[in-house]
Amino acid sequence: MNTFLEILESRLLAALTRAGIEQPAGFPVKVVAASDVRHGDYQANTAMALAKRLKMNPRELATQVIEALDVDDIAELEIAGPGFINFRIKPAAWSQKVGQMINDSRLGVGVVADPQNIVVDFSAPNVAKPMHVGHIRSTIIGDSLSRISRFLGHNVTTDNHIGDWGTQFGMVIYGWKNLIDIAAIEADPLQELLRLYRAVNLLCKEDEPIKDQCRDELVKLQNGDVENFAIWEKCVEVSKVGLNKIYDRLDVSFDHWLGESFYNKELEPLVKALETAGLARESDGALCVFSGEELPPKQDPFKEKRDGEWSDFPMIVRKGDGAFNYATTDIATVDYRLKQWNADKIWYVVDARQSLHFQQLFDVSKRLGCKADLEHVSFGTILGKDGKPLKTRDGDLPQLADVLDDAVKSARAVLEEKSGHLPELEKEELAKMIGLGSVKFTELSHHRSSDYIFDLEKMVALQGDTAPYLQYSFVRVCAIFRKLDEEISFDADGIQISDEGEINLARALTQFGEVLPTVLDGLKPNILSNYLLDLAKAFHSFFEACPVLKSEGEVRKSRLVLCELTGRVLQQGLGLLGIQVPERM
RNA sequence: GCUCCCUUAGCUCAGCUGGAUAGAGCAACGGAUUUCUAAUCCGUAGGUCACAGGUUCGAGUCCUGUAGGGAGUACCA
Repeated sequence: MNTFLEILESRLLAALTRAGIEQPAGFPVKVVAASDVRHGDYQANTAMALAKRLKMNPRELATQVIEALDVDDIAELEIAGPGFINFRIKPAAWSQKVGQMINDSRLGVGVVADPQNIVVDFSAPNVAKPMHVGHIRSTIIGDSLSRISRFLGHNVTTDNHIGDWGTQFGMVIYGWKNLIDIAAIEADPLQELLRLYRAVNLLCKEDEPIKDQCRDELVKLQNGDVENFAIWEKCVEVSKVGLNKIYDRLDVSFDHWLGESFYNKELEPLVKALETAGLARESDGALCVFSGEELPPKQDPFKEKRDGEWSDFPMIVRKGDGAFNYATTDIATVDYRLKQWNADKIWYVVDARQSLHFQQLFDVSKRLGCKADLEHVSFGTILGKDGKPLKTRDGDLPQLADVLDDAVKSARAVLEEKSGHLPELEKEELAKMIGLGSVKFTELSHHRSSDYIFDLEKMVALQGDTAPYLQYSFVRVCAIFRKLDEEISFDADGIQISDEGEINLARALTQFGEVLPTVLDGLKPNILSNYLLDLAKAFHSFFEACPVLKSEGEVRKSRLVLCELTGRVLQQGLGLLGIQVPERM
């Protein structure tokens, strides 16, 4: 089933041909949703742009176009302003489209013509430390982009590239050997690991010799020391259990958990190969990759301006002490993903502060022959109420688990107030759905590249542009069908869309298939979030203005179909954001 | 110093790759419930899109500059 957008675009293209109007190569012939419904439902601005290129009068050109334009079956046409071509969809066409949609399990969303193998790298917490609130962005954005890409027909592989081999293990092992509380590690391993990490971190800041000992423990681990390796394995094991608890609550899952340690064996040969290929050479005791000298210095991630001169800014792939770092692992990881998963695209859902690292990584990978499209899906920083970034190493960040608890608790309180009569068990489930939904929706309704202030009260606010507003729309749909005492067949027969409220809702519904694919244009889930808010608003207005059960005949049936579709689109759309819908609340 | 990002209503934010009179939510004010769940709806008010130039039929959006804020800047990830 084609969207109105697709239909109108192809008709427009045909009209240009028929009218003998030549388009310059690569000239976009586009129809877009009207900026204001007063002008219609769709608009084409091509005539104005085209007139400029062809040095014609735009209104005259628009007139020629609409004379050749055949859309009589679906829309009315007008030329407005300097040369806008406006389309107003006819009621019969709305009815027909809604009828098609009710018979379409994909709700009007097409499948991409050229499915890609997409690897999504997201979440990637460090082990031996519980996730804190800062991990929320990568986890939730990455999860929803994965779900959306999959639904659109791409072949998606999700990979949790956990930090299970970093420098922090020197400290953790030192702590394990010297400060461990056996009872605590059995009772709550993750909290005890965190305590150890914090304690040692503190000691290191004050005490140089302890810092050296930590480094020694790390070197021993990396050289295969049996005792340290066993401690490491234990740490990773209990950490994964803790991480999975959070992922279960968030309904997030991964196809793979290939962390840093997975690539250990590849690093030595990789670095050798880099040297042999002439890509890496020694500098100040470290082995470094330098610029490929193919870009102007300003765009070259391996150049930096110091004292007015462009000088080298290399990527270190082996440190002076012989150890490898995350750059090395990341290069190996790209290689693995290309070879094992035949990746066409790799998306790194990682904080914007690492953009320089990714520029270098992508450049090196290209030089190593990587043809895939590598993209840093960067996002802004979560700030404290003082407007400064929440630091990741100060140990004072709210833990993610606590934030989720608070969100659920706050949803529970509102539930008690508004729906105290519901059974205990159901209220508990609802509080989870609403609380976690709120946290996710807060994240996904912001533009990902902007910073935002972490404000729990706002996050779990249950009015306005929030998850509960959307969930409540679904509840209202369900309420109607609960009261409906006869069987209804959802088919296209006799659907009539005519009232303003019905048309507004039908318009919002049919836009689902037009909007969803555009999420992947900029990898921005907030486009879907905003769409769902628009849909919910249209539904609530419809709900107030158009009685469903009290209407009769074709009107009643049409309205029931609109309600059913609203429910399905809300459930599908929210599902793609990882948010569940309740039947009552 | 250099590179990149940000600045839109009192507050929090959208703005679909250059379109028509710049939109939501919160807060404020006024209305709607014998009617399918009022966690809702309808309305009022609120703007020099940081500032100054430029590009053109047309700029919140593109280019240049200025001011303010943030991030990054070789052995952390």
